[in-house]
Amino acid sequence: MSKPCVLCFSSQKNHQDNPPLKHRMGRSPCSNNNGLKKGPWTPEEDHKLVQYIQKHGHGSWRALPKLAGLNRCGKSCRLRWTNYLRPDIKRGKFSPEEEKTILNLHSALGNKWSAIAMHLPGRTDNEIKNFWNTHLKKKLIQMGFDPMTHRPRTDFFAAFPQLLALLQLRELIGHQAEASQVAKLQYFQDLLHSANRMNNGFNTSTSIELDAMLASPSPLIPSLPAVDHDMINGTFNQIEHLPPFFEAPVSNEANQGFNLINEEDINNIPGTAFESPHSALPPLVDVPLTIQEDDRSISNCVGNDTTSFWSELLLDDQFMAEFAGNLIRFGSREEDGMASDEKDGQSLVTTLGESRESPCFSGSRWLRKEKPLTSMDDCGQAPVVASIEVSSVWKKKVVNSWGEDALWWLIEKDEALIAFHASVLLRS
DNA sequence: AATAAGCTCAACCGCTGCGTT
DNA sequence: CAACGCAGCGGTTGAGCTTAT
Repeated sequence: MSKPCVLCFSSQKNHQDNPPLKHRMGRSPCSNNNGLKKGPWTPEEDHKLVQYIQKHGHGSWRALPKLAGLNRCGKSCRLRWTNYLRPDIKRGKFSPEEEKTILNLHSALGNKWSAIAMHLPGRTDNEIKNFWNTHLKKKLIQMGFDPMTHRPRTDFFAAFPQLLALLQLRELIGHQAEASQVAKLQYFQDLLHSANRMNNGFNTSTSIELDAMLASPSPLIPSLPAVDHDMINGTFNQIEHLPPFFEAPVSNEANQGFNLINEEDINNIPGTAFESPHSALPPLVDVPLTIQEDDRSISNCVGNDTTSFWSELLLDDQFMAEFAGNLIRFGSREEDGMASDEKDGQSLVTTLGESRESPCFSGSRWLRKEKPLTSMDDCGQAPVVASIEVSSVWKKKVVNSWGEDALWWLIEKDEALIAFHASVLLRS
């Protein structure tokens, strides 16, 4: 599909034979060549090109075809030489190291294929671009990452098909419960994001899409709990009265719009059994539920140290380590009640390797660390206490849908870690 | 064995930037 | 300063190959 011309806004394909006058300035494209050969190169043509360049160098690409006795345009010759015939080109599959390098460079440079190619001796920009488009991009999408930003995808409507695919994949290989939980949790969390976007002035198409989707629940996920349409609509109607979800820390004043839920409310909501995905995922923090009496819902999250598990996974994988390092920059941490923004840039690797803190802090915009306990747990590790603030509407919604454990798991893990879990599942 | 669907990658395309006239 | 010429870049295409049905 050709893009519209930026100069005259008509189809560029229409210009190829008879371009408008203003398009003839500046250069004479070889697409206008008369009688010059196009398409795949023959061995004879390759031989002529190689022979000529080895003898004379390429010099002016425009002049080369004539001098080399080729019925091609200079551009075609240059492309054939740089992408295929150059003697220093490395052939064959990309190594895992090359793959990591591409991922790292792409996260920093974007689609600057030639710049990326400079760091991969023997690989051409074209080859790297193809490899990205056919392999790496898909891989990232499957893992729940946005291939452009290299961050966990927060766009529900974009990420949901991948989660469904993940769910189906895992069902096929016998881990239905884990995949279901990951999909459900991402499903719910992205509902929150969608709602939050609407709250922040996004257009209403998201709402329309959501309505359409809720009206026809996917047959692919029969275990997904039915969503109460009335409740959702009612919830969305209330959203404008709620503060933004993901701003941390949130002051008491900012929370005045919350309708809060107490322990009784939670206990009275009939929840479905929630199987925590312990078998393949990092151990969940055991979260006893206690409700404060003030106007917020604050609960303690006492976590065991999961350093060993996470470091094994993260430290051995440069890409995941970098990804995790970025997590921390999402939010600020608080140490002994004092904001500590200067720690935001600290990598998760360092945090996990050198401290005894639970990673349940990590960059979470949901979770605020209140203060560390001074006593050690049975393993001699200092647990972490965190305060959590969420609206009662969402609490009710998630508890009603998937049970109380789901709420805590959700709050604890945050979107990025859920995406990470998805990648762990895919790797296992 | 035949066909369809999916994938790969060489080659093409238009555009941009930069040096020259 | 504008017009021109060229090399290089990133996006896209489609022929050929592979895999699934």
